[in-house]
Amino acid sequence: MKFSTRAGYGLRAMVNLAKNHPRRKNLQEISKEEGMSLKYLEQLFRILKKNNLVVSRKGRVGGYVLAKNPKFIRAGEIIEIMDGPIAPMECAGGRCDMKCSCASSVVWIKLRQQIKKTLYGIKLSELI
Amino acid sequence: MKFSTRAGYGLRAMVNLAKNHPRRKNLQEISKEEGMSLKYLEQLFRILKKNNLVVSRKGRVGGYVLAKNPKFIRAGEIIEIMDGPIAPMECAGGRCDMKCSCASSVVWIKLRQQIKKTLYGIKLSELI
DNA sequence: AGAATACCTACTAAAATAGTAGGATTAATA
DNA sequence: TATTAATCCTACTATTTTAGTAGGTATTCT
Ligand code: FES
Ligand code: FES
Repeated sequence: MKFSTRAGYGLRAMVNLAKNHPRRKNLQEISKEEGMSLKYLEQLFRILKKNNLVVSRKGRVGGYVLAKNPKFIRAGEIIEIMDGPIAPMECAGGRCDMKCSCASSVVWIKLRQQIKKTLYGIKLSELI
Repeated sequence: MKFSTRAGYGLRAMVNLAKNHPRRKNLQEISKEEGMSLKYLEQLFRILKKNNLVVSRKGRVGGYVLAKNPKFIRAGEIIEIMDGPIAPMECAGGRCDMKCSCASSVVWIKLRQQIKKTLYGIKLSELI
């Protein structure tokens, strides 16, 4: 079981931005501070922006700011956006291909609830 | 975030065996009941056996039995064996390649604890 | 005009996953 | 002893996912 590194990078970048909130910051700085490829960061931030977690400004003094106060952003939001919906197994999503007796599906459903609870229980503001 | 189907299959197979406990059952039966490929099941059970979750008997009336009472087998055991150690991110395993400020690592560490707690909190006997 | 920034599309190399194929070994039974 | 039904073992392969690169466009400040 693993979350993608994309989720890890996304979370780190958001924490970085949160520390700077509500000032604007550009990707070169973040890239240097976090040791991540600039080009890759650009991709990640396009996703974050599309999902309204950040607001951007183009041009000479451009950069990104969090779209909301870090108090109102949950780790779970970021992670689900970067990694896709939390669903440890098909079962947990509702529809399951495997036609089984499926006593086992309760495991995945319960697990999913717990993961969501944990991840949405953490505010970005707690990570600064 | 996803667990491998291998973990799903493994869990289902173990639940199936648990229902039959403590009688022996062969893979053809399980294969038919669960709609899983026999050849694939053989592979999975080699792993389960290697990790002492099941005991086998070869030959004419061969098959598998759980190595212990379903009361003493945890969902977490099965899943970690089939899927590898639970570690949603490198951070959570202790060593992390990403050299970061790493406020974010607490997310992964907390999450890992919760997942383990949940999965080891479920006994195979509860899934029958 | 120039420079620095975000924005966009497409591609690729590497790793993980899921599963198949073919046979060897073991043990009960006829 | 021959047959048969089961576990056991090694190796391969096709597919998908992941992680990341490359090259170029659009915007805005100075
Ligand atoms: S419903 Fe998903 S394994 Fe049965
Ligand atoms: S320690 Fe893992 S991302 Fe920082």
